[in-house]
This record gives sequence, C-alpha cells and structure tokens, in this order.
Amino acid sequence: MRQRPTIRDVASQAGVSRQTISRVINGDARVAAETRAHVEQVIAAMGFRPNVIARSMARGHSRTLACLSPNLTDYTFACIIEGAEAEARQHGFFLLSSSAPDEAAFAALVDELVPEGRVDGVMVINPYIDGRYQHISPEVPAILVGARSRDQRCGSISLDEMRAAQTAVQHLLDLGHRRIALIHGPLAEDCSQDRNAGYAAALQGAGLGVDPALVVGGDWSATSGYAAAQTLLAAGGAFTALFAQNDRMAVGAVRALREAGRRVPEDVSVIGFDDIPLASYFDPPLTTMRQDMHGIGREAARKLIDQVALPEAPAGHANIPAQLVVRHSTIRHEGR
Amino acid sequence: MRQRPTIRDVASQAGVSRQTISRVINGDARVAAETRAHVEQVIAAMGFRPNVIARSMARGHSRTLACLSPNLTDYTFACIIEGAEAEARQHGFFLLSSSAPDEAAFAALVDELVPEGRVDGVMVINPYIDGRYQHISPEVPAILVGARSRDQRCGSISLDEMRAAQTAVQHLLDLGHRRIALIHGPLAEDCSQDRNAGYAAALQGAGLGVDPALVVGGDWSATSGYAAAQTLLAAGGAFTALFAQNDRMAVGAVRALREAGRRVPEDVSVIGFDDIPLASYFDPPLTTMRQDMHGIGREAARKLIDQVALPEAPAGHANIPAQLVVRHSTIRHEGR
DNA sequence: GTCGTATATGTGACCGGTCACACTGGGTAA
DNA sequence: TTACCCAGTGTGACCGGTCACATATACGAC
Repeated sequence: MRQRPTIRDVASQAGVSRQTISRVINGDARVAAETRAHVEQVIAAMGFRPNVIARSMARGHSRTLACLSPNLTDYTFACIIEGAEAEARQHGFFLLSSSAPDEAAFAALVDELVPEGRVDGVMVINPYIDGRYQHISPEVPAILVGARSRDQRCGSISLDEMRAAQTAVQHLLDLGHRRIALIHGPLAEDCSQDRNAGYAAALQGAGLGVDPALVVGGDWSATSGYAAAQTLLAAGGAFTALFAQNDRMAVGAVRALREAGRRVPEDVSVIGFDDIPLASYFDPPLTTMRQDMHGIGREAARKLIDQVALPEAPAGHANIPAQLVVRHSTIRHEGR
Repeated sequence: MRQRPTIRDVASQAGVSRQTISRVINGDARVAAETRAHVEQVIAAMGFRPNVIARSMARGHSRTLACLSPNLTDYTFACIIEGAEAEARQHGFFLLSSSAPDEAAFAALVDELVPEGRVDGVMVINPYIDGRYQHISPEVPAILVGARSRDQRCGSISLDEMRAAQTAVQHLLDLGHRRIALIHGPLAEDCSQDRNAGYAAALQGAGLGVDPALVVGGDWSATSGYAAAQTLLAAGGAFTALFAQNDRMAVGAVRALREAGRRVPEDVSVIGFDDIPLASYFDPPLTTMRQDMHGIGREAARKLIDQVALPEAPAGHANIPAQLVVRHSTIRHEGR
C-alpha cells in the first residue's frame, strides 16, 4: 500500500475538506494562516504532491509546450531548444521536444500532440524546410522559429538575418575585398533569402552589384560547401573573399579552395555564420557571425507562453541581433 | 462551440454507449463488426480523438518517458536522445527530454517529473558526471545511459568502452607506435575509467606498461585537450602517438602539438573518440572511434519500456560496440 | 436587533476517459 | 423445458484534481 497520497487522503488526515487542500497548494489567499500552516505540515509529513495529470484534466490544459525541430543533433537547433526549455520551466511549463526529419513525420507528430490535448502550444523550428508549416494545426497557439510567419495566425522569431549578413559582408568590404563570392543555403528557407538580401545590400552600399557568377547554393552541409566552392572556382574563380551562410559550408569550402591551390586566408578570405563549437579549432580559425541561439529559444518560449495565455493577442515577429567574431580566416586584401 | 468532441458526444451521435466507443478505439475484439464499422464512421465524421490526458488519468500511467541529460547541445547526447525518441514513439511512448546542467537542477527535475506522475520511466544520460545518480527516484523504473549501474535497481547501457579504447590503442600499436600518450576524461565517469582500462589492456597485450608520465586528464573540452597536450610536452614529450578520449580534446591537443613544433601526424599520430560531425574536416582529418549513439538511444528506450511493463524483471547491463574510422591523423611510425 | 458584507470553509458536479460488473437475447446441453 | 454459456452492449463508480456555488461564522453599520 505504498500508493501516493491523494488530495482526499491529505484532507481527511488534516481534518479539513479537499478544497482547502487545493487552496493551500495553489496559494489561494482565502485560507486562515493557522489552517494553512497545519495543512502544509500534513502535506510535508505525508509527502503529498499534486498529480499533474489530474490537474491538467481538471483545468483543461497541460502546461506543456511542444518544440518541433527537423532534428536534435544540429547544434543550432539544440541551442534553441535548450534556451526554450529553460525559459519554459521558469514559467512553470514543460517542453516536449520532438524531431521530425520530414514533412510526413511532422504531420504525424502534430496530429498526435495537438488534438489529443497533450500540449498547449507548439513551437516550430525551421518551418519552411519543407511543406511542414502547412500542417501546423490552426487550433493551437503556435510560434515559428527561424522564419517569418506567412500568415497572421502565429507569431515568429528569428535572427536579424539580413543585418547579420550585411555585417558579415561589410567586414569583408572593410578589409578591402571587392570580389566577394557567396554560398547560400536552400532558398525555400527564409534565412537564406534574408542573408542573400543582406549580402546584396552590403555590396550595394559599397557601390557594387551582385555578380551571379559569384553566387552558388548549398544545403548547409560541409559537403555542399565543398561542392559549391568547386563550382565557383570552375566558373572562373575571380574572388578574393567568400561568405558562406553557415560554418559547415564554410569549412567545406576552405577544403575545396586549398585543394585547388588557393590559400586561406592569404588568397581568399572566408567568413562563416553560426559560430559552431569548434569554429576556432579549424584551420584557419573561422571568422563568423555568432548567433544568440539560447536567446532566440528563450524569447520564442516567452512569446508562445504569452500566446497561450492570451490567444487573441496579436502575434507579431521579433528579431535578435547577431555578433561578428573575427578570427583568422579573413584578412586584409592587399592586391590590386 | 468549436470544442473537441468527447467520447460521450460520439456515443450519443452513434446511438451506442460510451463503453462501446471506448472498445472500438482500443481495438477490443468483443464488438460486433457492424457496430464497429458504424462507430468508426461516426468517429471519423466528428473528428474525434481520445484525450490522452484523460486516458492517462483513468489508466494510471502517462505513456511518457523522461530523458535527462547534462545538456542538449553535446552531439553525443543529442544522438542518443534522437535514437531514444524514435524508438519510444514506435512503442507508443512519448519522450520528454530535459537537460540539467548540475546536480541541483537534476534533483529538481526528477522531483517535478516523477512524484507528480508525469512520466512512467526515467532515462539518465551520464549519471556519474556529478552526484546526480543519487537523486534518481527509487519509485520509478530508470535506466542509466553511458555508465554501468551501481546498484541492482536500474538497468544500464553503454558503449563497450573498454573494447573500443583497446581497439583505438591497438590501431596505434599496429602502426608501430610504442610510446603512446593518453588524455582521459573526468575519472568520476565510468567511460573514462573504462577507456583507461582499455588503454592499459592494449599496452599490456603488446608487452608494454602504462607510463604515468604519458597520462593526463581533461574535462572533454577542446581547451582541456590543448592544456593536457601542453602538460605532456612539458613533461618530456617522448611520445609518437596520442589517444584522446574524445574528439574535442583531440582537436585541442593537435593545436598544442603544432604550436610546439610537432607535426601531426608525421611526428605524432593522434586518435580521437566519438567521430563528431566535422571530424573529417579538421586538419588533419581525424582518425577516431565511431559510436553508434542512435543505437544506444534506441536500446535504452527499449529496455526502459520493458522495465515499465515489467518492473520486477531483472534489469542488467548492455554493451554496444564501436567502430574504428581511419583518416589522416594517424600514420605508421618509421622512427627507431 | 436585523441586515449586509467579508472571511473561511465545505459540497456536489465535472474534466474525459476506463474499470468492474450487470444486463440482454440467442444458441446449445441436459 | 430449464439451465447455462457467451457474445455484445450498457451502467455506475472512479482516477485526482478543480470549479461554481452553498454555508457558517464574525464583524460593523443602521
């Protein structure tokens, strides 16, 4: 008979009604100080803990948030989730993080999470990686992370991608580079588009235009960065600097450049994006844009919790700034 | 009035009792085929989905597993969690993954998860990183990941650390190395101990002993690997190969060696452990031991689910083998 | 003295399922 | 014919909390 005590057990033990116990555990002010002290003592003595499942049912919500990302192993995603989890817990929410590699898995997950009442809100990281955003259930508060919302229903939060990319390219311009190549991510994703815009804006600010021969796409992987750099080189390769839209592609590109006999950074300066953990341990240590992923996660959780509390409030979009981290993969262009 | 339909709504709509609905959604055989077909049709028409919260309460369990790790951003942990999640979902369980950086946070988390009935079982990654294993609640099925259980109560699963380390060192021995340095992880963790044992066993197999001057510890970070290598060099540095117990420390060590004028791999061969994502993009591409982290996660989830089903069954320990990945940081020792 | 009001506490119904058990009617064995 | 079984279905209670409302007592104002 080692069952956990219920609120009724406590009530009879303390000689009061269950409602009084309920009031005590919920901090209701309308309980006599004396009664409260006594009840608290009995609760402690019996080791009573309110059952969250029962509470969720009675209250009609679960105080749980879902966080859906393409995977858990991408460092960027993991940081966002970690930040979101910390923030959620501070507000008394739990975070159920799940990964869905593809659209079908995502749809299945949403279908299992939302209509069954398991979560009060949903947070979607990288909603435009495929058609997954279409499956976001309209009946639940949702927030998009790493993208701008394409309808009014849900809020969104992302890095200030455009400005960050602009800063990265400006760094190269400041070093005297004029022929700056670009390796971008999948164009379906907002962040690629926005970083492209930042690239163009920075060039334009320097009185330069975008040369299509200097622009190639990748899929964020190091391998794709390697291939993209090879494409750039094959197309003539008249560039002295390269902006890769993430660090993995930058690392891949560095290898391709070196294999082609270009020195980095002497012949080609390379800047990445993300500041992945070992960025400073690559050869050369990578200059990059650091994102405050934890901050994005925290902010996303906070906004989602607000939305759960007031579903009618307007959702809106928020931006988080990035920070330039200069290491050794970028140097001044001395040539003509 | 856009409330979700309940089992009672479906029952009255279909003209049967709620129990019959319950039987249909739970696949109970004792329902006439005709009735079942009709009920299923009504369910589909109304878009009814059983509420998991209510179900959990009535049944007395939540079909949710907790996965507690020191953090989410460590690639190794993330892989384990991803594997565990996939496996759990296949068995109809959800995985609530949370991170607890320190012992206090861990204790708080367990305290919030277990006595409140939110989860049916707990999975703890790296239980010996601090005193956290002492806080694992005795009243719930638990499994330790990345360590051997120190009491009979819960099961455990880990890599076959000893054999893996032995394989790594044997690789260096096979290349003709005799003076092999070691950078190990925190000794409180089983895996460090076991990898140490594997190191010693391999040396012994070659008729060599462990030279304490060639053994230094780190904390898994690249920085600690860097410092450890400096210590080794300061102590004389008469080694031609180095086994670092994880890739990050290996990468740090490579930098320290180079800064001290030692070439890698010409002067010192370096082997790591883990096969982190960009291991092949470091300079030189890192020879390492690849762990099947997804496999460990899956296996852990499976064992935990078994334990939830049969709490009395003996728990036991399971091992997963690792695999040698040879790249360019290790070469034959040609010297005397 | 009566009333109104505030404070402290208790009661029954309810959240949405499931469980144990009761009931119905047709078929078969005695 | 009666007894019994069994498939198919329904009923009330229950899981462990919370909600809305009722009640009891104390206090001040009229």
